Amino acid sequence: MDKTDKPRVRFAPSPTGQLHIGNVRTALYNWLFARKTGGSFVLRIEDTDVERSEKRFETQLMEDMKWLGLDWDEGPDVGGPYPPYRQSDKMSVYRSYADRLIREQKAYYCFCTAEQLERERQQAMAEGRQPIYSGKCRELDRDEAERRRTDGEAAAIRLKIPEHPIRFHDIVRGNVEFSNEVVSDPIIVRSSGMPVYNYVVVIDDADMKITHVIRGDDHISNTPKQVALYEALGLPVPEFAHLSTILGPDRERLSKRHGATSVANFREMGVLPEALMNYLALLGWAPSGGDREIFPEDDLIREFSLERVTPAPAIFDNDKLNWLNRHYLKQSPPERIHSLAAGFLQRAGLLPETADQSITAWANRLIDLLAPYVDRLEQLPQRASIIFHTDPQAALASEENSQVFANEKAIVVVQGFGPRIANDSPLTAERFKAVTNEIKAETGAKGKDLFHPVRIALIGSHSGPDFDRLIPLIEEGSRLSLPVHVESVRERVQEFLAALEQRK
RNA sequence: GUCCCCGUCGUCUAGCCCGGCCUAGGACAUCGCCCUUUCACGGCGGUAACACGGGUUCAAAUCCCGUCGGGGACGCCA
Repeated sequence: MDKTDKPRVRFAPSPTGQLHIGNVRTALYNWLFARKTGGSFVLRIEDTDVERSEKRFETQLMEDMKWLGLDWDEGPDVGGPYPPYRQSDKMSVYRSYADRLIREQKAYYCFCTAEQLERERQQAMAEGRQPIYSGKCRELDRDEAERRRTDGEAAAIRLKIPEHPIRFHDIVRGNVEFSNEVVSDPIIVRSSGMPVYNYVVVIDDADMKITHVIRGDDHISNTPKQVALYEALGLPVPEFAHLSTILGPDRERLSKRHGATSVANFREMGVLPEALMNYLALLGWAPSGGDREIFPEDDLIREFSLERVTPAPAIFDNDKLNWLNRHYLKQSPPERIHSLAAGFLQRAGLLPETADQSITAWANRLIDLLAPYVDRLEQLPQRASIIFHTDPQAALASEENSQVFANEKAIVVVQGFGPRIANDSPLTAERFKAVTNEIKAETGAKGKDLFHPVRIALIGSHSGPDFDRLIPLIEEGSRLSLPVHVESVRERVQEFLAALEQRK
């Protein structure tokens, strides 16, 4: 098959803000479809909204997509056979198509003012009628319209919607039909001369030979207008696939008040791109059989099909994303996690900006120890507080911990450490274990009764990583010069005993 | 309000198009047990759904109609 026969899809965001997770899924499905079919994935920047579009958002957007691994075959930066890939560079094209539609009487000038239209709309709604444009200017005599325009009266251009129902095919939803009674003659060019989204999107998709329009279902009721435009222009109508909306837990459209919604948010939280992609792929699509969850990129490309996209809206589930992220965190090569995680610890002020080899080696062991405990890398500094921060008072203040020390034996256990480790320098994991066993024999405490008090004394919590790895890490950390001093085991025990004393 | 879309465990979903294999499968979450001289990880197991009402049929999650519920669109925004 020739390349020109292959599907061509596009992702067409407007650079008016951060890349939203819903748009990312749209981009992903487009990309998967293109990669699966050997087609082309086009990136087009929709910046006809001059007021809100900003260059920095465009730059960010492309960076976000690269981070996610969504590469495009054609776009404003790499070019392609159907330039330009930025709408603001294309105004004259839109203008000439509009002129042609006027000439062929498929579109007409509309002199109605915004206020007038708003009034009509309100009235229609109040009367329970379909709030569509009355078509008043449609019947205007051409010569008269021309005269009024030359007299300087502002006029928008409207497309004539045909007098029959408009049908189109949607891969996700099947055949969709709209009665022409419910669709207004859409404005395609504003009275300012600036073309409107619903119009340029069709021109662009047609110009770029887009074969499959895959987008959010908020566009579904725009589609009849666009189909009418394709037909007026005599251009082939593409296939559509409208993806359902992503909702928040309250079943409302996912938005900022639900928390993280942009790619940047997730990256900053320490979510891996492959976890995000895997999760989003599963949100609205499932493989046949539906019993597989882990999908590396290649498998996703192999298995993906638009026919299997579900039409129902989906609620974004952070727990499942976390689960996938934990999975990929564990799967990643340690070096990758080390460097990513180090960034989070640096920003939290726990590691120096530039670390020598001994610090880096230590930090890597710290990360290895703690990473299995987190959903997202951003939780690492918090987790690391067991190493960097000691606060015996606070530890004893907690309900759970004070219960442990309500038992006199718990106090005796910790006291047992004082003299035994006083001269040990450095304290090894082996020595620590030996001491613990001595205390076990002496006090008769074992299991939780033995380990809970010791843990609380050392890290402020009765649960945490294995002592065999924890002790050496604390001891070595205490001898490194770090932005935040790591207290040695001895210091911890002493301070804790002091706090216990004080409590009495 | 009108139009459009959607409706299987709490959540994502498989099954639906082509009725019987569905005693409705998987995953996340949750609960329990095991592992662990703590916890987490891991392993094993449990709870949990065809929105409702009518049809059609020997047989309906699957087909038809209605109701209810949710979302979206109705713009000289994208």
